[in-house]
Amino acid sequence: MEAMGDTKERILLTALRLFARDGYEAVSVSGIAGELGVTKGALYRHYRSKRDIFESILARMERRDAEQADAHDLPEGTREETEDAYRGATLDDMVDFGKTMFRYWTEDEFASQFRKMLTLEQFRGAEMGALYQQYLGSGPLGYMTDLLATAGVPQPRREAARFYAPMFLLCSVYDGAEDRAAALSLADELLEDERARLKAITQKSGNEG
Amino acid sequence: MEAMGDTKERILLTALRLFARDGYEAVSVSGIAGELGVTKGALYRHYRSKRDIFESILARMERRDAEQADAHDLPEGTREETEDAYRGATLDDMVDFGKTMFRYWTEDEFASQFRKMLTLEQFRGAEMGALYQQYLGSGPLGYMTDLLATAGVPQPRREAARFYAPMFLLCSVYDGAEDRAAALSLADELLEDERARLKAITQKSGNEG
DNA sequence: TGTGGAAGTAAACGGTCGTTTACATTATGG
DNA sequence: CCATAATGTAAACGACCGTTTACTTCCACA
Repeated sequence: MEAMGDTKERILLTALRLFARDGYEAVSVSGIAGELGVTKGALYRHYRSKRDIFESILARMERRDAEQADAHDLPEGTREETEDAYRGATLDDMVDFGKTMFRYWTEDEFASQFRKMLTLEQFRGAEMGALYQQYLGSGPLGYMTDLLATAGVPQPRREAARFYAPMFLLCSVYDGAEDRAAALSLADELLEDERARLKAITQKSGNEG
Repeated sequence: MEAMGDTKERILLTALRLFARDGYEAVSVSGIAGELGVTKGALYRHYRSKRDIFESILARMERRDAEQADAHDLPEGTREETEDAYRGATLDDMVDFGKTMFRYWTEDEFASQFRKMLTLEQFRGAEMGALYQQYLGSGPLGYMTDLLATAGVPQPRREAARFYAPMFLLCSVYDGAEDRAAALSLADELLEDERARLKAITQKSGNEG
């Protein structure tokens, strides 16, 4: 037993690719099977239904996300440590995290396709809307707001929007761009500018308080 | 003759509402008709096909867009007039334009639904991708880049991204937010900050050159 | 007052949908 | 070597798809 392992994976990846392009409803089970060069009956040996494939993709992303969160261990820092050195280190971490995150959502094939799929499904019910916000919208925005607040940056929500918004925009522009390297370097430049600006704001605020 | 006029419009608006929620392929002709309390045969008195409804929506948006462009006449300014007063006026126009634009894409019902529909269809072929970029992506971004270049702002593309990105992000957050007024006021605050920042940059660059 | 055309209904068309069933093939472990 | 389970095919299922057709309803206008 336990001979396969490959086909099930290929089904999941192919389905994700099609879901990301056309949306869940617009993709047919026959279409997925056709891309794989098999008949649709074969799919039902590995998944109970079309919806089951979709939910396996969601579960896969959740697993990937947890793994990446472990690798990048940004501090659950207490607000108590407010020395400037700690503040600076947190801000540096944030900028690096931003760069990594942007590359992840654009250049990692699974993550990029998952992002597109979520984008297409975000208005279909409260559950998908919540997932979209969690992964790409108010989720990262709120996370960065907390980080900035911890780092002692004044008006952290406003600054978080300033920090995260260019990455969010450039993801969409990247998708439709002919010159993707330009979008990538533009994202890096913007983040570098933010690093300097945030440090300046924090320094000023730290000296005052 | 010329008795109806209402039903055709109701079909278009209902179809747009459903397309914006579920995507074109996921919406059935029967579904549209059901929402209107008629049978699907009635739809074919007013539109040749389902695709015809979709294209009528695109045409309607194009018309609306042209009308709004006339009302807001931002200058096709020549780069020659580089006096500071003109620069400041252009920047003020830009900020006002940004606020108006944000409200348009979020609070105007037709525009908001059209934006969502485009978002769901953006990966289905080059044509829809180009439309999405034109209305919401690289289109506004390039337009603002030109305006900033005209106003004498250095590194206009980078600044345009900084200016436009928060509006773009907050549109998506707005869609999933419980407190939409907060998203709206946050957008206004960010734009006001940009007004001051851009004027400072321009002034400095103008005094140098 | 009668007529023509516009608006809507009900039913049917061929096709595709997601899913199930019956059957063929393959590979493996006792 | 053979039973057995895994894997895949082909066909069929009822439901729904977009679209067309035939028939009704109804009102404007000569």
